[in-house]
Amino acid sequence: MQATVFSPHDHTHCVSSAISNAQNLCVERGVRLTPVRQRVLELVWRSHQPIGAYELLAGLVKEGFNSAPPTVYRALEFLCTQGLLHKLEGINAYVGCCNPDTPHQGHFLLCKDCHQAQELDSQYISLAIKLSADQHGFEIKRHTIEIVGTCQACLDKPKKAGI
Amino acid sequence: MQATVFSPHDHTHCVSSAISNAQNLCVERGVRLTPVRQRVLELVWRSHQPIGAYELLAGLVKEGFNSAPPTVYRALEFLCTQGLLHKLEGINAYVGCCNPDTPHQGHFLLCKDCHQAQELDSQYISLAIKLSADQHGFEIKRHTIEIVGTCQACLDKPKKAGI
DNA sequence: CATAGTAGGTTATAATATAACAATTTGTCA
DNA sequence: TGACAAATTGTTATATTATAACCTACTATG
Repeated sequence: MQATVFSPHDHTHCVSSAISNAQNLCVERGVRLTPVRQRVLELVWRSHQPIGAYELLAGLVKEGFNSAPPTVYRALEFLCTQGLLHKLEGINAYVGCCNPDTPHQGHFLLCKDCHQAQELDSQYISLAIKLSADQHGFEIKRHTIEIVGTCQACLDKPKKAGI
Repeated sequence: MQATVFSPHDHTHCVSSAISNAQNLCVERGVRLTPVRQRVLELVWRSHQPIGAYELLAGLVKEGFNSAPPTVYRALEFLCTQGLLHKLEGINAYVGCCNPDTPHQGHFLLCKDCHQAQELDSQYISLAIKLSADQHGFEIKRHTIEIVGTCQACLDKPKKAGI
């Protein structure tokens, strides 16, 4: 079995490498990773779970940014467009993308116990979707896959009484 | 290519057969398809597109139901639980399920031009998802697949100038 | 340094969803 | 039948998520 967000790991490293990766990527692409945008990206990565817009807003304000909802939503839109984040439609929350260099659609396992999101990279899923769409003469623009359930780590945990 | 919601069809028939199917199903299961619930189901089916909660609410009120948001959300929850409707998370809207007898997850093609939703029934997609989850030792509870793009019919339409 | 384009600030409000409790209806069984 | 429990709906209020519209400030470039 492969390593996942569900297993223990040094998350500080995840954050800093995601940020420096994003910085390089934005320079390459000639787009601006402004302070607000970078801060939002950091807050998303720093969170151990998918995080919502208003929680991000609270984080910005706490750090002295003079922000309101549009600020956050604009930053999120930029970051999603650049492929640095994915939005989880089912829960209105955002997660960092593990591989923003290659534009792709997000496929996620969402654990309903620990609330972590594991991004998948499955050729089979993409292929199966492509085949189904082709059968209907349908031209795909983008797609969303969100799989809710229980991760290995939470399955292994002994159940607590009364929960 | 198979027949789809994207092709012309007698939608009145879809509605009435969906309702009578739902009635039978609820009797079999010993649950109550109350007037509000049936009306919501009809309104969803009657719509040629996925339809949102507040639009349904307007429909109910227009027909003399003395309803507020909770009424609609409760009816929608019941209908989704019974597998009579699917919710499209990406657009906060609901569509009738074509095959409520067999409980299953919704897989959809969503046309961004005509806004119609075609439910898919692909073994390959389900299998690919199952495989990916197994690789991570993940136990699936439910999943959402929403494929946005352009349907055959809209691809065939001549493009209008200025649009 | 003028200026066009981009990003962010600000205020207001739209759109989506739920909490909490009361009233009513339905099913059940003594 | 009538009384009670359970399920459903009504009602009011409010929480949560998202965007419109307009203004200000910054940035890059000639």
